Amino acid sequence: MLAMATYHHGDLRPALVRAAQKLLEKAGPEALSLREVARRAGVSHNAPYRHFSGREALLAALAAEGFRRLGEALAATTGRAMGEAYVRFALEHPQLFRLMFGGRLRFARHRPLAEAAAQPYEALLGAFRAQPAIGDPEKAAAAAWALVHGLAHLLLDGHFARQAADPAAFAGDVIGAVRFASRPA
Amino acid sequence: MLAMATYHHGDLRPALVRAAQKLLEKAGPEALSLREVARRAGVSHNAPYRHFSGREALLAALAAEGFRRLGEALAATTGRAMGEAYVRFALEHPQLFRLMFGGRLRFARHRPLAEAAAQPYEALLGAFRAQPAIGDPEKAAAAAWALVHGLAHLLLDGHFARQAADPAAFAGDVIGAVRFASRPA
DNA sequence: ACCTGAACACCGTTCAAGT
DNA sequence: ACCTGAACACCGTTCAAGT
Repeated sequence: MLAMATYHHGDLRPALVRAAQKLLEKAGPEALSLREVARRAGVSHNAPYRHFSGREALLAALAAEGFRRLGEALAATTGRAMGEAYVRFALEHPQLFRLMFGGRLRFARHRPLAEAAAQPYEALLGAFRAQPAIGDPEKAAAAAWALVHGLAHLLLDGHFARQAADPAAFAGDVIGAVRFASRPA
Repeated sequence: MLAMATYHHGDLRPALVRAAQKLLEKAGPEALSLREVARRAGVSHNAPYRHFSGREALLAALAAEGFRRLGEALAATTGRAMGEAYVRFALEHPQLFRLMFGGRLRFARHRPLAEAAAQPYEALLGAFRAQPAIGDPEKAAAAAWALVHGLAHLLLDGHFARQAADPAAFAGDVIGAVRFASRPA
């Protein structure tokens, strides 16, 4: 009996996270219900409360994981490829991206989330600091983040459907058309 | 009795819209419940279905009105002030902005919404076309939209809280630091 | 036409109880 | 510790019924 000493699950928490990740990409953040996650993990609707303080805490865990993965994807690239990697991440995980940037999560209430959420900007800032030609790397990094973030959002929402037959290529074009030439005046 | 010939409301639809607008800015799109809107308009939870096919249709009406107002705000400005007006709109109506760009509305299902949603890009495109120095106005307009849209979103979500003591001023700085110099190579 | 109350199948969250 | 079923106060939506 030692082999199944775990009570029904033993590792319920990761099982809940996996079920939630699948449900998230299928139904979106708004439709992700704790009860459905529990159902998919094979436990009662109320077992998740042993591992998460509530629905928002589970969503925060998913979002934090997303920020970590986005940070890694960016850190693996430089220059223009960084921007393209950012947009690609959004296009590949649309609902996760919406969860991360949907404005619904209270970052201040979930410290690991707040820490993970700072990674994309840090990665961009590091890249701009490595370019001595840039006068104000903080402003340039902010502008670059805003550009790729807006691109990702507008592409996901279909606002460039007419202009962008191939969203990733369109993103590359737009990114290439912009100069962050903020040398000190 | 002629004066109150209207059945309880007579103009229930605008009353619902007004109640919904107030509730939207207070609670956000996710928390906007049809039942609460009905309650605030003083009718049964189910009267709204006489005027809207469902919850999404009411949200679509609010969003369409928002796109129209945003389009007007942009059309009243030019150049850099356009971008600042865009960000200001988002900062002044955060929940409406989140509704408009939250990715939850199916634009294809609400034609007036789809038409209204095209206005911001049209306004930007017109402005860039009026500048002969710009080689590819479509790409430049897309880049400008992406920049200000990303700025608005990231500011609303608090991602620039450390950098931007004054969000509007920060937005102006970032916008000023970018060049959309996509002349034909 | 416009509005109502009852009903159905869902939620998130809490609580007392079981092993 | 971990999980359960019952309960509470909500939802969106549908339907038969009232004026």
